[in-house]
Amino acid sequence: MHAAPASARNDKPAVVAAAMRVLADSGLPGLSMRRIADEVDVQVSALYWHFPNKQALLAAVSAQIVGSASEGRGEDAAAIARGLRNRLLAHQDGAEIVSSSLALGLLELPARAALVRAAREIGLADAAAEVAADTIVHYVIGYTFHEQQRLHAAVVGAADASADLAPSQVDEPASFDAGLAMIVAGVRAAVTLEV
Amino acid sequence: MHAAPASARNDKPAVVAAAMRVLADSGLPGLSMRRIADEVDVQVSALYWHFPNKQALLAAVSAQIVGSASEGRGEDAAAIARGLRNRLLAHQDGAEIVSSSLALGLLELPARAALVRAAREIGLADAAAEVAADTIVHYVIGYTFHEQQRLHAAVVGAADASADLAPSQVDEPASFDAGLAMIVAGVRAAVTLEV
DNA sequence: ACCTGAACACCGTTCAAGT
DNA sequence: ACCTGAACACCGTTCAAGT
Repeated sequence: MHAAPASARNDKPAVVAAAMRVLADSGLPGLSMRRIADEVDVQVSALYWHFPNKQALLAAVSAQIVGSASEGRGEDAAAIARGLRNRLLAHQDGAEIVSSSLALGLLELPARAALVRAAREIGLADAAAEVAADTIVHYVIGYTFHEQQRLHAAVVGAADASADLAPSQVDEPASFDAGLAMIVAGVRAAVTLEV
Repeated sequence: MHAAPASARNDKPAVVAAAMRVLADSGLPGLSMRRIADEVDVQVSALYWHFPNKQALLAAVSAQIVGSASEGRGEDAAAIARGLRNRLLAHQDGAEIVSSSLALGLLELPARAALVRAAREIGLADAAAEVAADTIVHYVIGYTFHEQQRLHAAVVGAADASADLAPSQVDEPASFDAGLAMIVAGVRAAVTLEV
């Protein structure tokens, strides 16, 4: 009801947007309160008017990364898992940031709710559907976290050896899908055992 | 061949042991180079004679946490997974420390090799056995990481609400085993598909 | 071979005070 | 409602120098 005075300079979304920009070109190690404050053109202490602490700010960044729900009506579990993975991969250190916000209970994952629905549609009972969703979420985040940290290590290590960063690795997306397929097969097996 | 002079005061194992002690009573947030140096009764800079940087020291701590191989001959995948989980749970923030060392390629996981062997014994081909092992490892570490960070958050949050930290949660070990069972079922399904 | 002392370039958070 | 300025109590890492 109160009109915002013109003197109001920034709000939470503006701070989060600045944080996203810092993340994009410096990654999580560069995502300090001081760098974010610089990006907003404000003193560090001003950030604490908008957020109680850094973890709360990171939770808002995480929410931006994982996006809102409502997309992909009626997708199957594998498609939902790949969607989550792609969102995490779209941001530097995305898996690590989301993992920490999630563990601290500061973030709700739309993909988890979608996975629970998908598992129920396949025929799992409520409790089993939640276990299935959590299992898949842990796999996706764990796998992508690992992958992104290795990417980061490769960038750092690139200064050392002048070569050796060639595509000699086992191809990532293929083994992600293979592991995911195993879990999904296990989830389907849980249906037959239950019914 | 050279006898060590009596003036040698500390070696790598002594530093790692000190780090384990700091970890035990302060957790990962308290595990700073200065705290470790204090525990060894040495200046911080002395640690850099033994280890090139903090991550290398943490990798040595990780190796201690996950232990050496040779235990559990002929265990099945689920038993190996539970063994890894128990080792991680035995140390504060064990999953996070190990996860990071692993992702940086600074740690070899005996449990992974054991899982590969177990998967091959069940009848999986080499490539599939490695995918199965990685999938299980990601699940165990992701699940335990999440669980341990929630434990930590509960301790911190205990100062806020005077109650509410009661055993009202869904029981952890049961849902860990349930998720693990789903993955193992999926691994077994991969055998039938392959053969 | 192992360590000291001192510095460099950072951190997150708090708090009185301003507008 | 939103921000400044200054401080507090920390970080990891480097490096010349000692024994």
